[in-house]
Formats: sequence, C-alpha cells, structure tokens
Amino acid sequence: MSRQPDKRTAILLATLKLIAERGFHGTPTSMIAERAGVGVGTIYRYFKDKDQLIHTLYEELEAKNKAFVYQGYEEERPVLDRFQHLCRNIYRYLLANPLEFRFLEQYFDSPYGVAKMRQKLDSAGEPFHALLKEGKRQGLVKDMPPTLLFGLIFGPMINVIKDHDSGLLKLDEVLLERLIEATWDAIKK
Amino acid sequence: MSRQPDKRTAILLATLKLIAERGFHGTPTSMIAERAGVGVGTIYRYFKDKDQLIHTLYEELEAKNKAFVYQGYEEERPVLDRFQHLCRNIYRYLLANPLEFRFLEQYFDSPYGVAKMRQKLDSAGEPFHALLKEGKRQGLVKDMPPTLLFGLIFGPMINVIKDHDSGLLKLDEVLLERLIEATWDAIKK
DNA sequence: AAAAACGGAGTGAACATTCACTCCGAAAAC
DNA sequence: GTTTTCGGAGTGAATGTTCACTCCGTTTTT
Repeated sequence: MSRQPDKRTAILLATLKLIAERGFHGTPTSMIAERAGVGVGTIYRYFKDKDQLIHTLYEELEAKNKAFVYQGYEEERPVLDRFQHLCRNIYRYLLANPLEFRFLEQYFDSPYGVAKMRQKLDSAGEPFHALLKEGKRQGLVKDMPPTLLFGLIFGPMINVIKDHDSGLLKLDEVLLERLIEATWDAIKK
Repeated sequence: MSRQPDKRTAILLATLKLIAERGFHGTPTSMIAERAGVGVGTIYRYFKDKDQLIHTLYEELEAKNKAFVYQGYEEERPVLDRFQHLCRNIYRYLLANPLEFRFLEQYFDSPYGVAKMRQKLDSAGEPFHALLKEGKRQGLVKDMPPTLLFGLIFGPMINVIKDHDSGLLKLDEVLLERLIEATWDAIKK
C-alpha cells in the first residue's frame, strides 16, 4: 500500500457521512471527493463506480455491525436472556452509530438493497432465527411465522431509533429496557 | 374548461404507479407523461413543478387514507375495541392499496416528507393519540411516551406489510387478528 | 529514471423545465 | 345558419443544469 494516509478509508467515511446526511441522490461524487480531501479521479482508482463504492461501504458496515451484535452471545443462557442480550446490542449499536443507521436504512429502501433484505434475515439474523425457534419449542414464544416475529421485534426498533435520532424522543437506558420488555411481551405466549 | 377532464387525474395516477414501482429518482417527468398519455408540458399546466406534483399526490392519498381509517370509529366503545378497529382499518387499507403504501413509504423516507412525519402524528393520528391517552388513564396501557407506543404499533405494521407486499409472507384475516393481538400485548400493561 | 498514485478539467448523457406553437370548441359577427 | 375570431388546453423540441465517469498531465514512491 502507499505511505499516503489511507485514501480509501477517507472516501468510504466521506460517503457514509454524506449519504447519511443527504441521501444517495444528494451526494455527487464530486462532493464525496471534496469531503474526503481527494480528487474525483481517485475515487475511481479504488472503486469501479459509485454503485460499487456504496455496496462496499454496506458490506463493511454490515460486518462491523454483526461482530458487535453477537459479542458476548452465549448459547447456553435461557431464551429470554439471550433475546434481551441481542436486542440490547442491536439498539446500542444503532444508537451509538446514527450515521450508520441512516445509511443502512437508505440502503435497504433503495434498489441497492432489495435483494439484501432476504439475505439479512437468513445469514446475519441466523442466530436470532434459531433463538426464536427454540423459544417456540419451549412454549415461550407465540407460534407465528418467523417473518411476523421479526416484524414485531425489528419494526419498533427501526421506528423508535428513527424518532430518537430525529430528536422526537430521548431514549435512555431505562426506557430501552422497558422497550425491550414490551417487545418481548409482543412475541411471548 | 378542458377537453379531457381527466388529464390531471391521469398524471397523478401515473405518478403514483411509477414512483411506487421505480422510486422518485427512477421516474423522470417524461416517463410520467408517457404513462399518463399526455405531453410533458401538460404536467406543468396542472402542477408548478415535479415537487408540487408529488406533494399534491401525497395530500390526496393521505385524505383518502384518513377517511377510510376512521370509518365507523365510535368514541363510546371500550379502548381495546377501538384499538383493534383502528389497527384493522389501517392494515386493511394498506394491504388493499400496495401502490399507495409503497408511495407513502418512499415519501416519508425522503426530504419530501421529513416535516410531514410530525404532522402525521399530530393531526392524522390525533384520535389514535387520544385513544392511547385514555388507555393509559384507565391503566390498560403501559405508561410510556406516546412516541414509543406509536413505534410499537406502527413499526411492526410497516415491516409486516412490506414483507407481505414483497411476497415474503402471506397475511390473511386470521394472521392479521393475531398480529393485532400481539401489538396490543406489546403496549398493554 | 521508471512506475504508481493522484487530481481535476473535460465530456456526454440524463433530466427538469420552458416556450413558441397547434388545434379545437365556443362565442361573436354576419 | 354560416363564417370568423378568439381563448386556452395541450404539446414536445430546445435549453440549461447536474452528474458520473474519463483522460492525461503532474506528483509521489520505488
């Protein structure tokens, strides 16, 4: 690699910030270049085109996110404990990284991420999926299609974080616990 | 007056369909004109610019939606009954009108609708708001900020309908009732 | 000195918007 | 009843702007 400060990272970071702030269509490549302190042409040294830049950014964020969420996850704990653990981690991650949340949101609601949605549920959500299945087997969780259960869990999450980030709502630790509890009430038998 | 009294409607309908299918940035005015069977210039006879066209479309859909949702709403019924009634109506409306759902979703997640979000909660959601307040007073509903309660109700709704429309899930009347029940479990004390 | 990395003016395509014009139904003149 | 005039809805080629991406001269690294 070069001895220059890492331009690739600078470009990815600028892209994250700008897209979170202004959306895909509010961020021309020229603006990304400027914010990254880089020439326009340099972007194209590291990424084939804008689409690939965005997909790469997604992949890297997703990996970081996943690593964080499953941190300290222990298969042996009771279902409810594990449920709370995962929810807490997801909430904490997204609340601590509002830019990433906004980017991911935009990504999923765009032609970029349509196909990724399913993948998200199948791969990244795999341990979560297994957890719910086990909960059902133990008679703790309502017997519904997994997709519905996911909706009951992630729906409020997305909604509430959006409101938090836009200042409509101030989430603290206490409220967060009550929220997770309410989410459990929704899916528990 | 006009030779074809329906051009305005044709333009609005074409816009709805195209934006639902292809997003804001996938639908140039030229395409709207073509789909509406109208010249490009005609759009600008009825609407100041593309933004106003989209805002107008939103306003008209919102009015239609609201009228449907509060149909048959009776203030005197018990809180739970009214809750179920409103949820059912919203679900039914959005499931019966997937194009409108997709359009509204895009609208809210874009610079167009940022300001509208609050309004949505304050005006269109007013009876809903009052209902939750009453539920709290009667000790039926969890004592949480209204924004959180809204999140617990509308979050799953949006998520689940999205999954239904994309074919990930088949919602029927039975499942719908169970879903509304689960939502109530989430917010009830 | 050769090779790699970089920068940013330049290019063409896509787009929203405009405006000079057409066309037709209806009113006015006959 | 027939002809002329007129208003304004309707149109799409032309315009100006924005943007992703390229090309090549310059700088940095080896």
